[in-house]
Amino acid sequence: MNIFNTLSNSKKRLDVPRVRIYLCGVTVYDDSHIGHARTIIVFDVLKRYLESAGTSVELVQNFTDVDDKIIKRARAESSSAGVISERYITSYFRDFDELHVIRADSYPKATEHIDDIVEFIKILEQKGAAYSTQNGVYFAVSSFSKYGALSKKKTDELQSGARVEVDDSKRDPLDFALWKFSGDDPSWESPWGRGRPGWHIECSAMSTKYLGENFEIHGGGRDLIFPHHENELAQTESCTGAPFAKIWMHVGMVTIDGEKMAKSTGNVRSVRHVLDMWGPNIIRLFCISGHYSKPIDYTEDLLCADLARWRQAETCYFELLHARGQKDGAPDALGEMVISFDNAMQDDLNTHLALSAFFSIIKMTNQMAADGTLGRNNADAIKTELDRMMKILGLVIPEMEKEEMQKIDELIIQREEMRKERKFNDADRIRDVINGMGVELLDHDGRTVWVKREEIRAEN
RNA sequence: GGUACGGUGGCAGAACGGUCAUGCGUGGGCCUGCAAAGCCUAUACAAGGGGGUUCGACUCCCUCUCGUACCUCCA
Repeated sequence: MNIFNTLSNSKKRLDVPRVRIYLCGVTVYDDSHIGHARTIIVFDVLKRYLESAGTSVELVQNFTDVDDKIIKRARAESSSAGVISERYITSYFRDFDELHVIRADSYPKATEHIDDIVEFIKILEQKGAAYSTQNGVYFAVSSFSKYGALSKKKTDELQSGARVEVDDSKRDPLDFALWKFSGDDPSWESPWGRGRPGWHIECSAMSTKYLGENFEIHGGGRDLIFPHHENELAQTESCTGAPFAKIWMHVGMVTIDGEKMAKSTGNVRSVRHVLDMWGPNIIRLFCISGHYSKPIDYTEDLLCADLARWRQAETCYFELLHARGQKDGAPDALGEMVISFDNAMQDDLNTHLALSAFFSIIKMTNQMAADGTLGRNNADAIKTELDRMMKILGLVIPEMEKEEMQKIDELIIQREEMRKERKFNDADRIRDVINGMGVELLDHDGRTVWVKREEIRAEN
């Protein structure tokens, strides 16, 4: 498949049997929000798609568990950094398991790789790319000629635009910390003095440790391009002397009602909140409804549109389960739609177009169900394809208990008898009971199909 | 100020040098005992402004303009 590479500013072909991906995960100092969810869901879909196409994928996603914000929070709560990060790692997994995100192959933490980080800095020092001051150890940006290639920035412009107070002890304002001296919790001994790692170094040390020097995809949110990924790229290539990731893949930002998510203004939607409101399927649909590289706006209207589409998918799924039509033979159009789904995914993970194909299959199916041409063979052929797509997209129709399904079938038979006897009040009462179970009845010509509706709180 | 990305119908959002997807919404209809769901059908002056290239541009080029993001907190 092709994936857009931020570094080369062009799509790059990715045709290898094994794809190694390093995804910059979250800093665990607070609950995850919808922006994190989008990035992680996009990579989850990428992984699922590659694997469905027979590619083996190794996904490594870090937790940043040493950071000023964690320390600040720990102080505010008279707690420790370890307690804070453990708490939010736990809530991360709770949130993202519920979002149907398949677990990565490993989730390395900065605090568990201090030795690797120290080794990494040692090499940089030996190569003359790092130096110490009274505050810490710094990477010398001037030692890396390609600095700025990823973010398309020129070093002289960066300096003039710097908006942070300059640390005079650094040789160059652009230089960034590899190791910060500090005796506070958390801190570790190092050849240069007690302290903790800088932000970028953990990803360099851990990605190369787990995936090698030159792995296929390095990803994260667009906001990480500068400085995080630029700095990672500089220090890693300086250390290894080899090219770093082959493709840099960046996911666009999520805005809320047209504005940047900012904790300071309370303009944030946590994963917990959106899951409670909309459930996993609609959130996933929302996250992949536009192209991953572009920004997407979280608004109630858009989520409602995704809800409407999800309802159609549910209807289709149960129509397929109950298919009894007379005519049969797999519809020709199905093959074309499957091809356009795969073509869309192949072309830079164009989930928007892939969803178009997915929903055109659903529309076609509901059409056949409506005019009675959805036979068993048709249904099976369609269901096979739809199941495959849903698996790739991570959409899941909730499972039902056998007893519940039997109960529904019994009630429908009872209702049918009442209807035949034209006892509509009784029939409607049974329908109310069924509705109360979260099940909707679709009365077709002479037969009734039922649909289990996922309960969506936002709908009420 | 610099850099990047973008401005397509009421909203969202693709592709493409010539026929302007698709979804949501809205109007009408079908089905139904009623409803729901679903289907059918209609709807939309659609391309920020101005130049240019071309037989022909939403699609390529230039320019202006507006928006968003980033410029060491950030997914």
